[in-house]
Amino acid sequence: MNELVSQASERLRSQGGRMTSQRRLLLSILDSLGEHPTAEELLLIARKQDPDLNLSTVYRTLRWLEAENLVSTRLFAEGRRQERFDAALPSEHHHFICTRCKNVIEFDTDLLDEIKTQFQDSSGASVDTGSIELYGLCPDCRQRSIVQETGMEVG
Amino acid sequence: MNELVSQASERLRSQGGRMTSQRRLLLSILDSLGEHPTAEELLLIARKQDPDLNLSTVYRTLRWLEAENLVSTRLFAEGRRQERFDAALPSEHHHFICTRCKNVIEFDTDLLDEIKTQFQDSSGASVDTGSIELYGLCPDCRQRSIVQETGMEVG
DNA sequence: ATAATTATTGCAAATGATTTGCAATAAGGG
DNA sequence: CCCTTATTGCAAATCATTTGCAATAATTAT
Ligand SMILES: [Mn+2]
Ligand SMILES: [Mn+2]
Ligand SMILES: [Zn+2]
Ligand SMILES: [Zn+2]
Repeated sequence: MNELVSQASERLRSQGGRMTSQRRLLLSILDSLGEHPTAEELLLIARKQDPDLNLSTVYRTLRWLEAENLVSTRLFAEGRRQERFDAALPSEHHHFICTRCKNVIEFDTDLLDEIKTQFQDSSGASVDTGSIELYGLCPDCRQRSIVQETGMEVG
Repeated sequence: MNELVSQASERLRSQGGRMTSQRRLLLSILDSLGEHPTAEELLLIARKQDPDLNLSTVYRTLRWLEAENLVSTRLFAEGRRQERFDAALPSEHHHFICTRCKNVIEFDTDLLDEIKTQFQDSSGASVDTGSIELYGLCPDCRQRSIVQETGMEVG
């Protein structure tokens, strides 16, 4: 049984909820999938194992996970205003989004703490969380655009 | 005539577009308003001067401004997935959002450049833009929550 | 000025994403 | 195995935004 499923089971138990086959399926997919699926994408994957699974169940499960802080919800500016769900358990990490191919690369930095402190000190607010999004060209797209513009390879 | 209006006029001229009364009104509001209105909020303000103005005109104007890089569009995670429009001309700045009262405070930092460089160097991507969102309690809400929990004032 | 051209508007209907009400189903405690 | 009621699937509703189209108005040419 994977991490998310057991985490969730525990919380369900403590709040009189029930671990259903639908939830178990969705949780196990979320746990193993190293991506940021939309609700639809998650549904499509899950339907390979449970063809009757319904989209509203997917949403209800995701919203519950969100409330339990077991997934975070992101709106990468990819044109759409469709939510993507990030099951990486509460490790604070950030995202680079390629403006050409929309690929997402996760990254980490310890400089955000400094920014938080900087802002707290200058404003009097108290900062809990923070997230950074970077936009640009991923290594592949960058390579391609250089080749296209100059005919040259890059080192 | 304010900055946004003249900027926009210029661009419209160069692309065979027309400066209409609706656009002039919306632009002047956006230019003076120091906030991040939604399309609806902007409509409500504008209707004080032009009661017949339509929401689709507001959206069309905002989308054009977006394409011209004269406004940026943000989706602060305030529960809603409604877009907010930021007319602050292309100065790169960031946002703190109070999780209690949803107030937004803008801030600046030079540490993001370091983060960009750090990521570029380690990944091989090229980063164009980036944005930071911080979440927590604004000074007022923080004050209130301390008073409420401890009965004490804070220095 | 006046007329001709066509970008832009207001309106209504369409779309895309997510949410909700409700009757039927199925966890899980006794 | 039975009960209670949390959860599901389905359909309809809602929210935010977009689109088609005929009417209108900003420019340009006369
Ligand atoms: Mn992630
Ligand atoms: Mn801003
Ligand atoms: Zn790419
Ligand atoms: Zn606040």
